[in-house]
Amino acid sequence: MTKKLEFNKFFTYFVKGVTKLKYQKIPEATIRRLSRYSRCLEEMEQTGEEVVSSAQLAGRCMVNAAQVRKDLAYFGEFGIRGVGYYVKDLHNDIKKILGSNKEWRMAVVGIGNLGSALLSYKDFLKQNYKIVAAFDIDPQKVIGRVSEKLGKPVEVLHISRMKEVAKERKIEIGVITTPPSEAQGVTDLLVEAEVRGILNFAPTQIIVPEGFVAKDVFFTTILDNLAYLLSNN
Amino acid sequence: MTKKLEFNKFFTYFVKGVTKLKYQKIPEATIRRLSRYSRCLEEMEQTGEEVVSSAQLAGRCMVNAAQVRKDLAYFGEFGIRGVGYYVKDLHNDIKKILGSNKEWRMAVVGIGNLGSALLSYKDFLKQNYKIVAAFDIDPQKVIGRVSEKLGKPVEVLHISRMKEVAKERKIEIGVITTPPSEAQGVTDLLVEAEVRGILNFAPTQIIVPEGFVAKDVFFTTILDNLAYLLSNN
DNA sequence: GGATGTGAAGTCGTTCACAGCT
DNA sequence: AGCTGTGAACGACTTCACATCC
Repeated sequence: MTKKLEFNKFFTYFVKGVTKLKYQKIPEATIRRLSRYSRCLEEMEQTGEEVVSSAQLAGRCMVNAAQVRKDLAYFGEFGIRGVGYYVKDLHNDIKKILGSNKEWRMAVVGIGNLGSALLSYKDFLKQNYKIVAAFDIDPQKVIGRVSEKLGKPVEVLHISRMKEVAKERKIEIGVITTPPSEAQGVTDLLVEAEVRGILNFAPTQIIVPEGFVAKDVFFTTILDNLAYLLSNN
Repeated sequence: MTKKLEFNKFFTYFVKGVTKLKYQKIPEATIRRLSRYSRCLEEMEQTGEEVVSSAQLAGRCMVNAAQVRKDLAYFGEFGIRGVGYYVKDLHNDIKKILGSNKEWRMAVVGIGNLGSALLSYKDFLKQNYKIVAAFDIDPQKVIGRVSEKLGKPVEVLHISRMKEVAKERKIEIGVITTPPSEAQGVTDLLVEAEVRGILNFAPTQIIVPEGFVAKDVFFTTILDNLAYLLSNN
C-alpha cells in the first residue's frame, strides 16, 4: 500500500495506488510518535479492537488528536472520514513507514558489562531486531560470561573479522558498547564494513560519513536530565 | 555574576553565591546540551585547558555558538566578555545547574536480564549515580546471577520492602526494568515510597502524579528510529 | 452526523547580528 | 580587538478550526 521512494528534501511515495509528493522534511518527533502509535495499535490488535479514531489513539499515547492526524498526513491518507482508522491496516502501514516490518540484523561491538547485557537482554527487543554477531578485541576473555546466559549463545569474534562477518551475516546495524576511547575507531570499522546504522552507547560523540546514520543512547544524559528535574521542581 | 529578570514560570537558582530568579521555562533540549557541555568540559579540564570560548565549545559539541551562549543565559552570566569561560568554573556551574554535583541514590526494580545488567554495568554510570538497592517479586530466583558479577553485591529484596528500604537508604530515583505489565504497579509502589524520580525501561507509558518525574528509555523506539532512517536515506 | 485531512494561527526553539563589556 | 549576552528575525513543530468526505 505504501511504497516509498527517496531522499532528503523531495519525496515521493504511493498510498493506495496514488502517487503523492511531499517536499517536506519529517520531524524526528513524528517518527518517535509513530513508534508509539505502533505499540498502541499492537495492543489494540491483540484485544480485538478493529477501528480507532485519532482522538482515541491520541488519548492512549498522550498526545493531541490533531497531532496524530498530522503525523500520518506526512505519509498519506490512512483513515476514513466519519469513521476512523482500521487498527490492523494502520498498524501495518506504520510498520512499513518505519521500516520495522522487516528483520534488522545487528552486531554488538564491545562485550563488557553493557554489551553482554544486551546479548542476554534480547527478549526486550522486538522480534524484528536480531543480534547475530558479537565482537571484542579480546574474544577469549569474554566467552565465559556471555555464553552462560544464552540458550543459543552468540560466539564472540575478534573485531578484525568485522568486515568479513558483516558481509556474510548481512549486518545492517552496529551497536557500540565499548569504552568511549574506542568508539570512533569501532565506528570507522563499521563504516568500512558498510554497516550503515549505528547505535552508540559509548558516552562520546562519534562522527559518521554521509549515507550512514548514528543514534546515541547516553545514560548519563538521561540521568542528568532526571537530576535536573528533581532539583528544580 | 549578576542577574536579571522575568517572565513565565517561577524558579530560583543559586550560582556563585547569588540567588537568581527566572520565570522562564527551560527547553528540555537545553538541559540535554548542558549535559553534553559538561562532558566536554570534563575532558578539557583533564587535558589542562583553562579557558574556552563559546565557539570552541560549540565546535566540540557540534552545536551553534549562539546556542551555547543562549543555553547558559537561561541560568546567569558565566563568561567574561572578550575572553571566554573558565573551564573549571563553568564545569562546576553546569554541574550545579543540573544537580549532578550531588550523589543520587537509585534502586533498580525488576532483576531480569536488563535489571541485572544495570547492576553490573555500574562502571558505565558517572560516579554520582549510585545503585544502592535492588528489588524483585522473587528475590530468591535472582540472587545467584546478580551476586556473581559484583565485587560488592547488592542484595535483591522483595518489592514489599520498598517503602521501608527506600526511606532507610534515601533512595531518590527508581529504575523500572520489569516487564511492561508490571510497570505501572511498580510505579505506584515507588510513588508511595516517595521516590520522586523514575527511569522507565519498560516499553509502556506510565503515569506519575504531580511532583514526581518520569523519563522513558525505550530501546524499541530508538531502533525504530534507526530503521526509519536506514529505510529512507 | 462524525471523524478525517489540512491551511492558518500559535507556540516554542534556534540562529542572527550587534550592542556592551573587558 | 574580541567574545559575551541578548533582542529580534527566523524556522520548526504543534494546535486550532473548519472544509471535506464517508
